[in-house]
Amino acid sequence: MRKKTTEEYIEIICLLERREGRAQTGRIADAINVKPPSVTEMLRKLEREGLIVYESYAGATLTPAGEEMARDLQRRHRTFAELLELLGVEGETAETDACQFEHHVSPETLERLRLFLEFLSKSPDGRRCLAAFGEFQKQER
Amino acid sequence: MRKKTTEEYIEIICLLERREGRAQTGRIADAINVKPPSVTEMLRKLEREGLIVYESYAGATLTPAGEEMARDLQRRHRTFAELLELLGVEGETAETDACQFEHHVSPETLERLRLFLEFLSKSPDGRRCLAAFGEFQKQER
DNA sequence: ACCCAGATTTAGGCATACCTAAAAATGATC
DNA sequence: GATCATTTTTAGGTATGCCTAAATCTGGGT
Repeated sequence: MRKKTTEEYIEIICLLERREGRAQTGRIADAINVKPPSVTEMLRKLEREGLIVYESYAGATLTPAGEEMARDLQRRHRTFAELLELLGVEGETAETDACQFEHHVSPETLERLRLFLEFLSKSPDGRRCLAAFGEFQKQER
Repeated sequence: MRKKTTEEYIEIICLLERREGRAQTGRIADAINVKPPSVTEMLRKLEREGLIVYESYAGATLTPAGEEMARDLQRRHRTFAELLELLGVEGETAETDACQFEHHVSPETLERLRLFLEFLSKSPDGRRCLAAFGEFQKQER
């Protein structure tokens, strides 16, 4: 299995904190498909980096820096997920691809994509464009 | 520095083979910003995987499987690069982001993006759409 | 044919993120 | 408050991809 990045851990911790009040080792392990000892190790690392507070046997809590990172990740994730959905990528696939892209996008590209999304969904021209793309796809089939 | 993937090595080897007739250890090392011994090691791995033929002291040559992978990567790269350029992402950034995305895109999303690109650049509706997006951006500024 | 500069490989290490098995802590139940 | 099932951590190991320093190969110039 692939190596997990700091960002993936931060995302899961954020999710668990919201859903369950706290982020326990075992729950994190299940979520990212890794064994608990690996999580313990990573949590220490994340704490050294100032992204979480880690309490032995209790779990992790995001610091302000960690929350900042989590918010940023969510923004990036939503941007890609929405874009892919608009372009007709099937839900599950759009999700998993967004999960990949979110970790690799530059601020500039992100900004441009957000603008494009805004255009597509909010402006009349944009909506017309999406409709036209829908037609275009049918013809290609 | 980040770890280099099989795909990055294959891309560079392909490029060097075209540009210089062959892919030597040192040239590869320079291209991906790694020291020569690391390249030797990876070349052996790539050979075990059947992607290249590796001749000691001479360099690497793509096998048919390796060429296949290189072609596929190029297709993916071009798709993202073109899309980002169309959306107005500055050239250098579009390039480096495409370099990231190309390694993480699913076939389905790729296909959809290609279709969308085709729509944007080839159909009248698509070109109108791009023009409208251009206007939209100006207003946002 | 020999020598030498430059390129490449060998040898030996380091860091990271993962693993399993065993030990320790926790907290729910009696 | 002792017991025990569950969770977590500790201890020790593996694989990967990178590094430096030292040895080795190669090809051009004489």
